[in-house]
Amino acid sequence: MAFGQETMEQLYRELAGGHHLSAKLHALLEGPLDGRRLEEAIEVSRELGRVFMVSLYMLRPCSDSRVDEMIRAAPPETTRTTDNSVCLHTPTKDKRIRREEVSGIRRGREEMVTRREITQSPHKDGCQWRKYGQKIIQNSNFPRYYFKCTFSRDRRCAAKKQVQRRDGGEPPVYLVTYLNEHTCHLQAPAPGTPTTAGSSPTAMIRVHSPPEVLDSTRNGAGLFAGSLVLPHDDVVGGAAAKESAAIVTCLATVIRGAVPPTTPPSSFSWTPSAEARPSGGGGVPAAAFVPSAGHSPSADGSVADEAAEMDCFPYDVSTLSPVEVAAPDHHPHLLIGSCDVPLALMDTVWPHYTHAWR
DNA sequence: CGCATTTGACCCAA
DNA sequence: TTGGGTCAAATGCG
Repeated sequence: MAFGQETMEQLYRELAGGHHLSAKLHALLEGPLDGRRLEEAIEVSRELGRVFMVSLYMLRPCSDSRVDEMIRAAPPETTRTTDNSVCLHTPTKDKRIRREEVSGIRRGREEMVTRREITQSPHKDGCQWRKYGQKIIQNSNFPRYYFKCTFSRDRRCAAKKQVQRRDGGEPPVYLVTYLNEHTCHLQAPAPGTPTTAGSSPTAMIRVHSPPEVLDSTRNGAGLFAGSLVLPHDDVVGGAAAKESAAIVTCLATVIRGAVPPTTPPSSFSWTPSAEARPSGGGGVPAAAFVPSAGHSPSADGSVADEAAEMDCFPYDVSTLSPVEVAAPDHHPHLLIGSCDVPLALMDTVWPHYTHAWR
């Protein structure tokens, strides 16, 4: 798909509509959820799913240079109306490494930029990060925050993340740079490593709090406050492909509004982790899980990547309106306390089931 | 008590 | 010398 002005405008309209829907859903969820409001909320969440899917589809063929260009050129207005991100997925070398390569100097570590995003929700990436520094950057009114994967030590995960608020108006827009791939899900904790929330045998990921908790002033306190722990797949091998399929299935389910079965397949059901417990940062709420079988949403897998691998885009590519798609055999669920929540609705209805957002 | 965050100091390349 | 990135002791929190 050509990424011309027209496509950009269409993408903008989609995302602006998505932002409007998001506000509407938020308003609905703040009040008492009687039958009518619940129905309306579900309808809005369906439409939100469609917006995400369409937007991801439109971004799918972006080359690195194209997205880099978007990141450089995109005014805050481009992302002002949405919580979605402009993503860069294919690895490119960090500027510093390029410099080193040119000059023949090589430091001990290699830093690979695996992804860049412009987003209003820099914390919403499903991964667990520990802040290790912040720096005032020249020509920027805002500091840059530095994060490492929580498992960087006990699992030697090299994944890092930098969050830089872009200068501009409200709402704040952040450039998030991901360095190195996560390897924490490939390794068991080092022997003798104390078992904690951050190093339990079952790696955990978090669904983070809403953007308003992000303190964009002098420090990053609260950036990850109010996190919710979800399971991270420990299974190596075909897990990524399975995750892709699961996420695509979830999105498709949201969009179609299919009703999940009351008994989810065991491979998708998660049970509360006995090891999950509050940790120092934002605390881990009661809803912490371990997978009962080898499957979970992608920890850091890009949803756009998942979408890009879709065999079936459930919309007419010319009108971007829904088309009929065969229903999947099963639908993932989450167990939250005693609630059996269809995973398909987790992204949009999550605040209804937990207090983790507040 | 153990964790994450804060923040000044340090390292290193330009 | 400067700026970006990282370290690590101090601190705060649950």
